[in-house]
Amino acid sequence: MNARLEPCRTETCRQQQQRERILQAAQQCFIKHGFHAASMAGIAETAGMSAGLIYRYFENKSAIIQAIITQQLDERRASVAELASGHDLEQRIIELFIAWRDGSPSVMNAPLFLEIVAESSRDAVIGKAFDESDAATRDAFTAWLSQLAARRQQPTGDQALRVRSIAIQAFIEGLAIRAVREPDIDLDTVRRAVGSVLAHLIDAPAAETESSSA
Amino acid sequence: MNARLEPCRTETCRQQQQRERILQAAQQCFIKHGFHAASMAGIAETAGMSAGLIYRYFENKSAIIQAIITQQLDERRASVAELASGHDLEQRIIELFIAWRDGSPSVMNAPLFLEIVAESSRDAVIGKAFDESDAATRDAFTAWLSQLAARRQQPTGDQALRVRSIAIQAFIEGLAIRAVREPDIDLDTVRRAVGSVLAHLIDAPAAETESSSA
Amino acid sequence: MNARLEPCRTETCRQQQQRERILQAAQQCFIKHGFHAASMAGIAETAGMSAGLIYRYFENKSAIIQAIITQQLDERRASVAELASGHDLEQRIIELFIAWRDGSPSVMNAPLFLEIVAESSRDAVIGKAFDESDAATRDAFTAWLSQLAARRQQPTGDQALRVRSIAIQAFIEGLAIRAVREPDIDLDTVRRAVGSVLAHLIDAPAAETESSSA
Amino acid sequence: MNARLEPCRTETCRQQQQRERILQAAQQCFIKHGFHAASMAGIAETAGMSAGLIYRYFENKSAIIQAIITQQLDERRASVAELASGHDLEQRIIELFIAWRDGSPSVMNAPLFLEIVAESSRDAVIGKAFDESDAATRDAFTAWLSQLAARRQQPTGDQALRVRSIAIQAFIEGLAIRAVREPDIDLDTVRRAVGSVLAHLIDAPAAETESSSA
DNA sequence: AATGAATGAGCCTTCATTCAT
DNA sequence: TATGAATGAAGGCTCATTCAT
Repeated sequence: MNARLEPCRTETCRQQQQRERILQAAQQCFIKHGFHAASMAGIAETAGMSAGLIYRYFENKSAIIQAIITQQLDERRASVAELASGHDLEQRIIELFIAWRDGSPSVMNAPLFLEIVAESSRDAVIGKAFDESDAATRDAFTAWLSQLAARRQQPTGDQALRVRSIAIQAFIEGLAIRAVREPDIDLDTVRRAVGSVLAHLIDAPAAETESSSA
Repeated sequence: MNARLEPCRTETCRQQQQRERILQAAQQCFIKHGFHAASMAGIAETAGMSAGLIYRYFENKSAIIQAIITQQLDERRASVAELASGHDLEQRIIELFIAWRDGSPSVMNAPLFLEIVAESSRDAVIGKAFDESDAATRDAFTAWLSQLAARRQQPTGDQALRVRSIAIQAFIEGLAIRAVREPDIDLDTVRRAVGSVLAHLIDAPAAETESSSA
Repeated sequence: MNARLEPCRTETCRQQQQRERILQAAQQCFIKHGFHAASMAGIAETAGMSAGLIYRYFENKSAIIQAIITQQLDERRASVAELASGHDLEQRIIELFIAWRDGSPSVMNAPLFLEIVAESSRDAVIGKAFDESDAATRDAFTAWLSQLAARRQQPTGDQALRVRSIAIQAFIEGLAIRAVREPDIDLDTVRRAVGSVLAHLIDAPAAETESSSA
Repeated sequence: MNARLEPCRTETCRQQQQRERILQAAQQCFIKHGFHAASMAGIAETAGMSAGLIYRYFENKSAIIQAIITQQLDERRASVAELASGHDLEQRIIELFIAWRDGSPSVMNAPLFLEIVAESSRDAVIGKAFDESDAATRDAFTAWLSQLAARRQQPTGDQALRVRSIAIQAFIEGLAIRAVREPDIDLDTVRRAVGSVLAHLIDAPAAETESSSA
């Protein structure tokens, strides 16, 4: 209808905007009450529309939950990609911690993430989606560690890379829990904790993690 | 309450037994369906009693949830105490990972724990209980690290202990997430990941974690 | 309304065309789902127009139902008129049975008819419309029977004609039910059933039906 | 609990009583509004209980509809069995007509029956149940006609019996429609109509219906 | 004339909770 | 103490209807 590129008025775009609006409201509600406790009425009110209208854009409450989960997992992937994109991993992790602590939008939300993990052990569909996301996340980690090792001329075996990936991933995900639980912690403490863990995992020669230390 | 080994017949004791029975059933249901999705009817059936009877022992579904959360947090405290009780932390962490992966009873349940963390960011009462549990858990960690440092004659400052506690706690909690997400991972990989993280955190001289590594 | 064959372009005519289009779609939907289960959205889609537009031509879903009912009753009247128009009633009844069985359009639809009868016992307006249609139908039957009797020089009293009309009508309407219930019945069986009933009702002298046979 | 045979207090019995109460209310509502238009709230109110309680006894609204349909079809079968049980078929049909006209309970309800027929052409489950009921009904008719013919020493072929069964069934079902449509008709007229149809179908020698009358 | 986005009432259903027994 | 029948308050969802465009 409107060929100019300024305000988006296409049919498709309108649909997208509404979906976005609903998803934002839903995310807010899910964060506030959890997936099950959040009500469609609440989501509708938050989105500033009637409950019935939501069903023009989503088949189900379940479909909304799925969309939010997909979104969250995608954001996690993006975060990891960004983590691994440059130097100063430590600083980036701190920023992630702050985002989790403050509940920044556009970053995977920590309580929501934890609920998704819990739900993934119950719902097969969520479990599958999470499996794929986990695989992609793992790959991003290992690829980055591999590049890093290459740059430092410390050739590292696949197994060692995998071990380090898991270690880093577990630690970072643990930080998500801490961000929820200790929003008032001073950042310098966190920074040193991150540093102390990364120091060994990244700087150490491959040999150290190659053999079991048991 | 009743230290004698004879069959307990006191009123109070009977109450306790019934409460226990309900709580066990509730935990089962909560693990299976989550706090909100689990129904009182389901809990009653699992406990082998009528739905109405539960209300003689608990005021609310909410009260049951609170009790379960308290229980879980206590078990976490116990786990940490046990972790820190002896040598070979690595082996104990592996055992914890296995327990989480297999959903062993009598150990803090991983999905439930994650849901509790999420819920703690919504419900003030749960948040407070969790705060106290976190403090106790932290103290247990630092006390143990302190003893360890003393034994190794590596006197370590309070701040450094705190930093290490947080690092270890985050890593271990992150492993709870991984246990849920990757139940099929081979344990040797986990063992090496644990080893690689602990190596630096425990063996390193205090100095390294005393100053920010940024 | 417009007897000329040129394309009709009057406002009124356009209205009529749209109404017709809607009614056809509605009838399709009503046959498929029943009056209450059919949705305005479905009717709109079937008619190839938007849901809102329907309300320019019909005040209500109820109004559409009324219109369809009127149409169906008119078609019934037409069918009866045709039945009674010539010789070989038996053959015409068979054709009606086939039309019902196959759900031919342009003939009163059997399941719809049954639903209308049921509805006529609930809705006063429908009841009234049906009463009038019944009266007209009855008149058509009696008129035809009267002619037939006259042609055969078997003068018959009004009461006897009424009795025969009812008998025939009941039998034919019962065949509508059978057409719905036994679409796979072989037509020869039906033909003989029709024949056996008509034989006595039409060929018999008036006397036999004049007095109660109890 | 109560061994005496007087008031029924068995668990099973209580359940049965409640189911009965619900079914009666449901039937009332279905007759009044039709299957789809009747609401669970209305049924509950009619039954004098809360809506939620109904779900202790029926899984679904659909299950209630199924139960009512089964009941109706069973009652139809019973009616046919009774019709064919003795002499004076005419009188029995009149009584059936009266029952339909007056909506007597404990007899297949006419409008409901018509709606069931209509629905049987849409819902596969209902269709199947109806098929079986139709088969049984047909058998009852033919068996009875066969006995009748034997008693009168008018040996009749299977085909002829089948033809007469269909004819009678169609006529009687048509009377159900007439009972709904013409509740004020005088019974003598109906009696004579019934007589005129039965006269030929029952009294006539087999030969007449054996060959097609076309 | 035509669209389809939007509403809101109402439906079916579930479930925590109560209470008579 | 124990039951489970019963309630009532939501909750998710549908759909006839309206209205801005």
